[in-house]
Amino acid sequence: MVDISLIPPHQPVLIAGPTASGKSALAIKIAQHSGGIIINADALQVFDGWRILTARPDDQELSQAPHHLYGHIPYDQTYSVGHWLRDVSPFLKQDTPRPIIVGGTGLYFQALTKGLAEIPPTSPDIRAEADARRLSEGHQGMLSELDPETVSRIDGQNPMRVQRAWEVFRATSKGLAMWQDETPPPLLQGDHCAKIVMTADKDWLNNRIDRRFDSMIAAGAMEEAKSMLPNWDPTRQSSRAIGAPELVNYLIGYCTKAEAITAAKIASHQYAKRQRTWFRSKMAHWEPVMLP
RNA sequence: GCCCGGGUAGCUCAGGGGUAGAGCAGUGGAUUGAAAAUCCUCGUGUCGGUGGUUCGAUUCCGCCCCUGGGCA
Repeated sequence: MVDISLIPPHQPVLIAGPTASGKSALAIKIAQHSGGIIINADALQVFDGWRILTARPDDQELSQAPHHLYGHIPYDQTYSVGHWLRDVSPFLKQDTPRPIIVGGTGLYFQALTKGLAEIPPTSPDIRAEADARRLSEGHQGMLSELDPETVSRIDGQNPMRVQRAWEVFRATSKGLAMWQDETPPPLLQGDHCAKIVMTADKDWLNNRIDRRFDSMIAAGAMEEAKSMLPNWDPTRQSSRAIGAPELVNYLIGYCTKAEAITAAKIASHQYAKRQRTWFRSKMAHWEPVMLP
């Protein structure tokens, strides 16, 4: 267990951890103990709507420390690591309070501490063109239109990765690999931060995930789903909140409530497993907080 | 009690005389603007029990047990 009193008060803090591991509470503890502002590093908590289901901090938690980048994006908009980096950067200036960055999105931490290629945005038109292309010739076909260096670097079996590379090439006439080679230095030097990763026993965490989902239901997650239903669009990014499609399926009669709850819990277990894999391989040198 | 189905991987089920295979769940892994996304890898289990037929039975036959339905 990390002793939070050992963390220098002016040092930026990074807290990564799987879903339901209690990282938000730790962030608040640190902020209260030695000051700082809490910044979200979670890809779904940036959206408004689905507050309960994405476990965004409630009013009581918000009152205990300053919080930023939570629910600041309308639920019908798109968002990405690039947006997030641009959103965090003002909080990392010299004269700002010490940042305490918490979240479960490994990619965000990586972009923050290792850098992210500065690729110009690809337009929605190109996305649409790529979607059509993937339908007509498949991602394997798109792969053959890319430069060899990019092809050797990406997972050719992963449609999303291939499509991303294709979109970049289409939009900039330059291969993804070249862009990556020009990646600028990171916003934050990992060496100068306190880096903490919540490391939870698998069974303990799964059990906690289950109990937390039950309490989300008790706290009104179903009502939240009902209120989102009239504007439901499964293709939106915010619609990927774990549990959202499941609860909607119940509300429109595709399954029972019990089935929806079980499916949501399983999806959370699977997500936690992916997070564990990421943290194990990319945050091996971070300070672990062993749970329970 | 009788008749007809079933009893095969954690779950749902397929198969079939030469000791078995899918989906889901689970495992391990990947991860540079969709990342709570997306993708890759991994399948030995007394094939309900017990006798028999056979060179050989999980597969055929008998009996028993469990289970779903029908008739009484």
